[in-house]
Amino acid sequence: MDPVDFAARDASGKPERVSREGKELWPSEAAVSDRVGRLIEFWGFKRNMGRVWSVLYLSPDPLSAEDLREALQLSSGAVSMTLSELGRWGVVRKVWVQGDRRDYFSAEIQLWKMISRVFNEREKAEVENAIEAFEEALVSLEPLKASPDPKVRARAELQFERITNLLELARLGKRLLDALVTTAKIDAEPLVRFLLQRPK
Amino acid sequence: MDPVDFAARDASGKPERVSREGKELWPSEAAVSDRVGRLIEFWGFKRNMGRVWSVLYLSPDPLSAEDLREALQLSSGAVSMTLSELGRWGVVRKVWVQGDRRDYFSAEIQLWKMISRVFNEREKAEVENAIEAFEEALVSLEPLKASPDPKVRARAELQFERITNLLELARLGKRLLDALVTTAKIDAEPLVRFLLQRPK
DNA sequence: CACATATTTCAAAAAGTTTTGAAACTTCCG
DNA sequence: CGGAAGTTTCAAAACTTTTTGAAATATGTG
Repeated sequence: MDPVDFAARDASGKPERVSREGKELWPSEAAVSDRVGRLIEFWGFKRNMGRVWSVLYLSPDPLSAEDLREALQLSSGAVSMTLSELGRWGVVRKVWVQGDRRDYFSAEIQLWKMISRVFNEREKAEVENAIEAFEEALVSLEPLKASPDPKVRARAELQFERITNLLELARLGKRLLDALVTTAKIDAEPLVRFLLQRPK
Repeated sequence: MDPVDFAARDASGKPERVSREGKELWPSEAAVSDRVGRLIEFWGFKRNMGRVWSVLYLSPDPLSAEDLREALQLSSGAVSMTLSELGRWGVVRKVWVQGDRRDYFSAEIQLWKMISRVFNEREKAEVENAIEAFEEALVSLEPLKASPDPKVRARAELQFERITNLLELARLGKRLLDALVTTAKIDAEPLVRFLLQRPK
């Protein structure tokens, strides 16, 4: 496989800055990171993003890229890319650890904040694009509703109506995301819980 | 107003014209089906599922597999597979057309019903798996919380707490999906609209 | 029944995505 | 400055998913 060598270098004896001592994941960590990886993959991210985040989330201390490489058996390149992607999503932060020159990483632990950020950036953009496209389609349909050909007219009218439905659905989705994000800035969980009780 | 040929947009720039009169997509159809395809792909389905569904949704009459093949420039195999997949998701139905022996297809036009069905079958399963995995991880952690080694104990406690947070989030998600599905059976749109007004 | 046409299936090809590993780069330290 | 350790980059390889096209199958009709 791959020649891993690290044993010798930790002679430094910095008292409290640790490389993890148990390099292997506990079963609970393995299970959770695997499951989060799948959930998140399903949701459109890379599995490794979920796994790396989970390991960090369950770790008491920040971890180095090397720690993660070992824990998850990834290449250094994969770790680096995954971390920087997670960083771009704002779900993992670099932590400066005194007395050690390598970078350490820790996970955002405010779950709700994290989720709302992702919704806001990723989902919202997609929904907004759709809204725009639907609006344009409606505009392009407008002249056809006055066509001399009654078949064309009928078709244009039907399409206009249906695209309008899609547009409304998309707007509803956008509002939902907006609401989520806005309220997440406060403290969403109780609120959502409250909302879910109402349906009656 | 000119019909748009999907294939013409793809790289080659060679618009291989085929279709008979009336089979081409209008620009509004092309744009909408493209956008729905992307939205849905983003959401984990195949792009063609979104495109086929959209074309059906915007068509006044049911279409045959052949019609779709032409409109979207797909192979017959692709159309067949896409349609049967859409059928399995219950978003497209076969329609019997008198005096024609080929099958015709039409799209589910109750958007909300459609969406809630998909949520129910696909998302819920995934969330439920996650809940199960988290619960199991908590159980496996239990004995470690009584470990003689204080480091192990501390670590186990931290993990226990964090996995509990994940579990609660997952349960919240599940409840949200449940609520969506339940209320969608009635008439969800107004309800959701109502819910979204509250947060203030 | 034989025919023509419609539909499904499926192995192989194409397209797309993720991971790797080695080289280039950066930073810190003596 | 020179070197050691850590990090990033990126082209190529491995892997995954999607699409194709042709053969197999099914179905209604004369």
